[in-house]
Amino acid sequence: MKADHILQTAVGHFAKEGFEGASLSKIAEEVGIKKPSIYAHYKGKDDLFLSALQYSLNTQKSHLAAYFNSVRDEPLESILYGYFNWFAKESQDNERMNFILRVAYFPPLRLEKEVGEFFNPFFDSMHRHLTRLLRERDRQEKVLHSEDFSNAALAYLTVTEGTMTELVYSGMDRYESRLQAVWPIFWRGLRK
Amino acid sequence: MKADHILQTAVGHFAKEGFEGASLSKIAEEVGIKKPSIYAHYKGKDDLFLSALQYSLNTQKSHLAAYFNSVRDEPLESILYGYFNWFAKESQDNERMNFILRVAYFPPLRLEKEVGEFFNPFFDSMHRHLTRLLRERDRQEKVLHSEDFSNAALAYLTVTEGTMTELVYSGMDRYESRLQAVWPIFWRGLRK
DNA sequence: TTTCACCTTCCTAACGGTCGTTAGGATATA
DNA sequence: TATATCCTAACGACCGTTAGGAAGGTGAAA
Repeated sequence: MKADHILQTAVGHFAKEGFEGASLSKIAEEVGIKKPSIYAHYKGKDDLFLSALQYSLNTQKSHLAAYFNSVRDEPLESILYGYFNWFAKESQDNERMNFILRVAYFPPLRLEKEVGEFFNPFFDSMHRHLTRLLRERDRQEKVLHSEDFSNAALAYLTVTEGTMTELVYSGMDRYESRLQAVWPIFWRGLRK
Repeated sequence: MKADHILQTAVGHFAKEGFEGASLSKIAEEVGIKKPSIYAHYKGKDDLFLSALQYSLNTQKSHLAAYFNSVRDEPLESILYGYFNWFAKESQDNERMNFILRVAYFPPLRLEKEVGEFFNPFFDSMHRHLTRLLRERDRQEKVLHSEDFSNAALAYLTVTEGTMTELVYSGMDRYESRLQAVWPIFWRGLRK
């Protein structure tokens, strides 16, 4: 489908150049069509952008669910630590993660409200999911220091986002060394 | 000085709209001059942007030094935790921090090299400074669990950047709750 | 003290270029 | 026949930038 091809290409351009920096001409050129042809599939730049965002968040959501499902029998530490490697690999494969992070932190001002309405449920469900995971796993493993699972989940999310942004900013090497630095300390603070 | 007024205004615009999104017309309008008058003070948009970045990093550097100097007799935990509150207040006062973070993570592609040459020394000196602080303070307090001060500093930087980006993205309220969640865990992992 | 050249700062006007978007028509598909 | 997809052409708006000149201040020469 051509509409999908346009959308995939747009994700890459929005990720690298931002909303204002990305241009419909260049997106069309990479797809192999002319600029006005985009309007046969999307109402305009805003529509393309929000479609790309919705698609990216949905894809991310289902990939996330698949990851957590695939490791559900492993020990809690493996699950939490493995997640870092998982999204490092994910963000190498394509630019969806990069796009999501950029839009999350620096949305186009005009679309701030719409963007927030996509993101807040996403983060909230992430937070809820993690809280439940910690609670259920701790019932079996009795490995966590505190029973405030909600705050532990929030702290974990903060650390993942800190390292994720590092990955986006300065690449895999510095990301790896940050992860090696932060994980032992953080896990030591988390466990019994 | 008018050049300074232009620069200060530009920092705010670049922070909110990004490099591509910011427009010289609007900057000039807010300053109270016409667009071409900017060219009496700066060679062009690139020059204004890089000047704003250099100014912001220098200011940030000296504010940072002043903070760490003002708390140098407090216990290590106060210094480290107090830093979170310090930069929260700093970023409320003006948009310099916001501008710095945005440029760090998503520089204009064309100026990526120049931007990196400003940032890498900044982060490296931050890392060195923190490593030394941890080592010297631990010699007195014997409070840290590990003697790998360099990695501890890197981990601390990761956590601060994670919460900082949260501050930029979703404001003071969510920042506070993230900080309350992450600090006890992180400090527990760091101390003896 | 006056004059004159120079420099800075700001202006209006306009440049070429790119932007997102629309109109209208060709072609193929159903 | 109707609909979807692509095209060329062109729209108005805004972009960063430059040309050229007015106003004002500075400082040296007459």
